Amino acid sequence: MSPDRLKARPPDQGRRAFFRPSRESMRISARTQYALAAMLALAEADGPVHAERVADSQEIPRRFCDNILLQLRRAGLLNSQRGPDGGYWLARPAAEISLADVIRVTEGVEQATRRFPRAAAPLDAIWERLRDHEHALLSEVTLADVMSRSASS
Amino acid sequence: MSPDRLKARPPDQGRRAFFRPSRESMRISARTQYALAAMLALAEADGPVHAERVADSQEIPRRFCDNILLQLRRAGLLNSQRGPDGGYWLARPAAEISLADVIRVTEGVEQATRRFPRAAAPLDAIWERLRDHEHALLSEVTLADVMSRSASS
DNA sequence: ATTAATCCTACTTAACTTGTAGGGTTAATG
DNA sequence: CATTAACCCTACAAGTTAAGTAGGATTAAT
Repeated sequence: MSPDRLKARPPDQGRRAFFRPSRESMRISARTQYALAAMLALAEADGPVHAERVADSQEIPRRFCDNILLQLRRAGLLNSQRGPDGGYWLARPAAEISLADVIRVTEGVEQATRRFPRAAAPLDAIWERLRDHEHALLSEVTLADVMSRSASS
Repeated sequence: MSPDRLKARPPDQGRRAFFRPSRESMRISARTQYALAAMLALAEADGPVHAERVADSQEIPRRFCDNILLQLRRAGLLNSQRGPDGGYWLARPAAEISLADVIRVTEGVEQATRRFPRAAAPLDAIWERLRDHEHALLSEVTLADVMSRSASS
């Protein structure tokens, strides 16, 4: 009797409770989303804004918001003042802060990427192309751009 | 005395032990890298190949490799045969399997993405553009392409 | 029957994410 | 100069995910 070879299963359709988009794409942490929301909130104001107000308006957990704003200040994107009537404001005009500037801060730096050997080595060039494109787009779009239109085109 | 406003710190240069590229980019799990390496290894062969040989040639931990190959078969990308002289082989020609096909399997599906409110809402359009571009590129490059050239251009 | 392969589920360990806790420091106000 | 409201800073904790491991069940060639 001929060997009973196991066939690849067809993709299992049906039996899916609700729509889940497949992903092979970038992951954006909540921290980064919060940071961008906070920066945009500050970009819309013209004076110092309390962390409390940023947290409320953007629906960011209060202490976590503190945490993130602090990180953004240390990174050079915000200035701050303490005491009553204190707050945070952008260190540069909104048109001079790109999304990449913000994301770089909250996503941090990655460990030296591991090198994959053999057959997979040529893939490095693909990853590089993806990274370059992503970086180009995120570097080119500023906070001011996001405020002025839904999406840069 | 005028308030001593806290200045944004300049980016801390120096005191960096070694080069760490900043990242705001796609994360590719080890599992996915292994899966792609395994698929490429199988694309280079013409008959069934043992999991052991795939693991060795691509430097994938043995049991983990089993695990991943199994997942790829279930997803419809591989066929297999058990017993001595068994092994795995591509379910379709290498020219008909895109990188996205493989990545979709190992990266799985994402939970419904959380919606961010207010000022950050317009960012959704940006993420979508990034995803679309990424998906387009990864869908267009096949295993055969990767084998035949360093990078598609 | 033996053996060599795939198949399958469950588990473990470490790292990362997402916050929270507990205060310290600064500055405006009366 | 006491009060108070803000930012500043470190550490910690719970939950989730990633990266494998473990132990065996099943299949097929000999």
